[in-house]
Amino acid sequence: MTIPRGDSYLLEGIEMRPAEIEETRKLRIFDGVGEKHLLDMLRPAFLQRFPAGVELVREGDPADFLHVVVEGKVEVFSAYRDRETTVSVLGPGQCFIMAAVVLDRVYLKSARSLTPARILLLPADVVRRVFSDDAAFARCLASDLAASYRMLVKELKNQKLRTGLERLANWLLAHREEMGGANRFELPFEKKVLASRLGMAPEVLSRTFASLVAYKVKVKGAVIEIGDVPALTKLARPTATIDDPAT
Amino acid sequence: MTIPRGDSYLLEGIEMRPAEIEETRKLRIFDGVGEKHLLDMLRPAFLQRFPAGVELVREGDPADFLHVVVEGKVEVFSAYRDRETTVSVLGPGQCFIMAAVVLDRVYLKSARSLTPARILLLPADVVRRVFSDDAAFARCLASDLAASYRMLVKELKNQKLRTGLERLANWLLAHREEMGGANRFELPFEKKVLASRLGMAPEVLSRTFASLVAYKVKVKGAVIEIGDVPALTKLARPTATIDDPAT
DNA sequence: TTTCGCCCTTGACTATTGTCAAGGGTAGGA
DNA sequence: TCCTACCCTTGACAATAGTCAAGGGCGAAA
Repeated sequence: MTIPRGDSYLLEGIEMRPAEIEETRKLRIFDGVGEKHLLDMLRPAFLQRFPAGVELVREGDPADFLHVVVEGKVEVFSAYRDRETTVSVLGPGQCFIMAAVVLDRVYLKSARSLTPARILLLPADVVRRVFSDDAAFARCLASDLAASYRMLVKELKNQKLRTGLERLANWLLAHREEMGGANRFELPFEKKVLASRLGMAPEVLSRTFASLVAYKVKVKGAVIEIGDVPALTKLARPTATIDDPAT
Repeated sequence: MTIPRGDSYLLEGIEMRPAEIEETRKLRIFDGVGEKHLLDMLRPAFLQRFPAGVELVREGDPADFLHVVVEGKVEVFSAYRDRETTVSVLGPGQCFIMAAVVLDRVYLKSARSLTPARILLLPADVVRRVFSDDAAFARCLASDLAASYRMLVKELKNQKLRTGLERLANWLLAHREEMGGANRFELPFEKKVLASRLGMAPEVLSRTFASLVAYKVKVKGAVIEIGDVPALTKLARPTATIDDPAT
């Protein structure tokens, strides 16, 4: 299967219908933004559908659009030499490449749809204009950027201070929490992607999972069962300033 | 020598004199901020001197002050278990823990003075108030946060996509550029700190430097001489989306 | 239903990085 | 001036992570 570039889809993009505008206006980043400015941004926006596996954004390209995931999953990644690493996996309500849009710079990361997805595309120049004109929006962006910054600091610490085993153990605990505390859950994406997110080769992830059986972690396909949370926690040693999303 | 906590110095802090206010008002983060609001922030601020080796901020503490380095060098670092890693080393004009101040959260990183230093301390509540009241300041913070975010993305990519040798080679080239392109320069801080910044043990840095003699990099104490820039560049393979500070 | 491709796993090996220990050099304090 | 800490280096070894190759299994498409 050939992977189509996002561009071809963009060209077919259509403007949003009133119902769609209603649906998207309550996204977190628009909190407190004036009616007029909100419409200024949404009117020229596209709500675009993409199949799975499409490259939405390419590292090094100028930032044309602020992207907001409305539906589906998006992998944000970066390549260097023959290597590639995934920086994050985003779901509905999350937006990406805000920093590049605000500063009118080039994208630092690429993005592809992991599943069929609906993405809201806000033209960058309009976003920047509203950023200049609407103080509430500027504050929204600042808060959002601050939160993203903190997430990234945590991720950097996760990478520099932990081994692969520790990263996996902590990821499992964090994801369990996200899933409402169930001790049995399905992986939200392929193991290959998880490996890249955790900063290891897929083969290494396999082996690391294997070494977690000693801590009663069972893996059957995409289904994980955590048999002994205290034991896994003792291994993982989660810490608020890395693992607590609320901190 | 006993390392004093920052707090004891804070208590001795004095308010700024008019001349000092003049000196600090032209810092980048205050660009375009209204006269009144600027004074609102500077009046209750402290311009504080610290000796080398003082812990200025401790990871996990609530964010009391926005810190701006006026003079000296500050190491921003984080600890986990018995490990420690330095996230960045800041110089005059740079400020730290902005995100924590804006969001009224806990510090994610610690900071210590690497040299005797003068730090401008802006009470967090005042900063947040001006952030709410002054649109220009909000935009300044947003831009600054966006720039910091992008730096951090680059750093994460640097860590996840490169080996220690590549990180050192690229760091040397970047620092050479920063020094105006001289092929002979002094390290701006101890090798121990550089190792931690690059994400490796000090012993490993020593060995990595040793393996760079093959590329005509000579090390004598803190003095580095890069004998063959093209050769080192070929090894390092710098890329705009990781290494170019302007990108 | 069958086929094909890709994901995942495992073995064997290599490369990279960290740890422990020892010793030389150097700067600041007594 | 000497002494003492600490930084840096090096050797030897251990742990961690990546690569290459092979094969099983599962799911999407014909």
